[in-house]
Amino acid sequence: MQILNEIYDRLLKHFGPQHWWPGDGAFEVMIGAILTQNTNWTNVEKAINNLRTAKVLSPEILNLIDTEKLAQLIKPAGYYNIKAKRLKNFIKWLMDTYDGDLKRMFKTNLSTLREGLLSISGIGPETADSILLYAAKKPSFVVDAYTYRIFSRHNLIPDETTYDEIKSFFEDNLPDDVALFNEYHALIVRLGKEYCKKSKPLCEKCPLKGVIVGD
DNA sequence: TGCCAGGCCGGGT
DNA sequence: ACCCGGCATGGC
Repeated sequence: MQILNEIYDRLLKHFGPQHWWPGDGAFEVMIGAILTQNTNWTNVEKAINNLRTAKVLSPEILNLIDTEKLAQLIKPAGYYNIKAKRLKNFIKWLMDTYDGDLKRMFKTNLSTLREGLLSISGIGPETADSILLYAAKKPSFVVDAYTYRIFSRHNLIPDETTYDEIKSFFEDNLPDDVALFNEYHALIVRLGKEYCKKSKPLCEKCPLKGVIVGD
């Protein structure tokens, strides 16, 4: 679909590459994906720094650390009690299923791995897709609140569109390209943060102005 | 100051 | 099958 390409080109030109999760290891990316649920990324960075300083950023150690201590370390990320449980659930699954071996985990085919992730309590569609795309480098498009808000606000999708429908909208109309999916989602988040906030029903100087017909 | 942030679960209807 | 309250810190 041409409109998706045009939106991407416009956003990339306007914001430049977003460099999401480039240097962090895959394991840290997955931890970050869980910690960032409904939470500002700067808060997540503080939590990850705590984990790094405490030298607990490995599947083996996190599997053994008690949930209470983990909760204290990730406190800046908010929802720390529930997120500590979610991290433990994920780590236990990783140990039980792949013996904590990321290489083995990432060798699993996309749909099987997605089902596995979704079976974990605390990992929903966005977190699963973030892990698949940004850690496992698989072509799974990530949808989030910004994606929905921006595209529905511009009348590109109906209000009642579900997560999986929006995901398919992108995947069915874009080439199966990990780097493209990576950058596209990051650009949508950037656009949402700066121009499509909840409290502002109209995005006055939206960079997409003129791209969408009748908008 | 109140609102918002890169969601998800579980219980109630 | 939806709907909604709860979860919580930090920045503007």
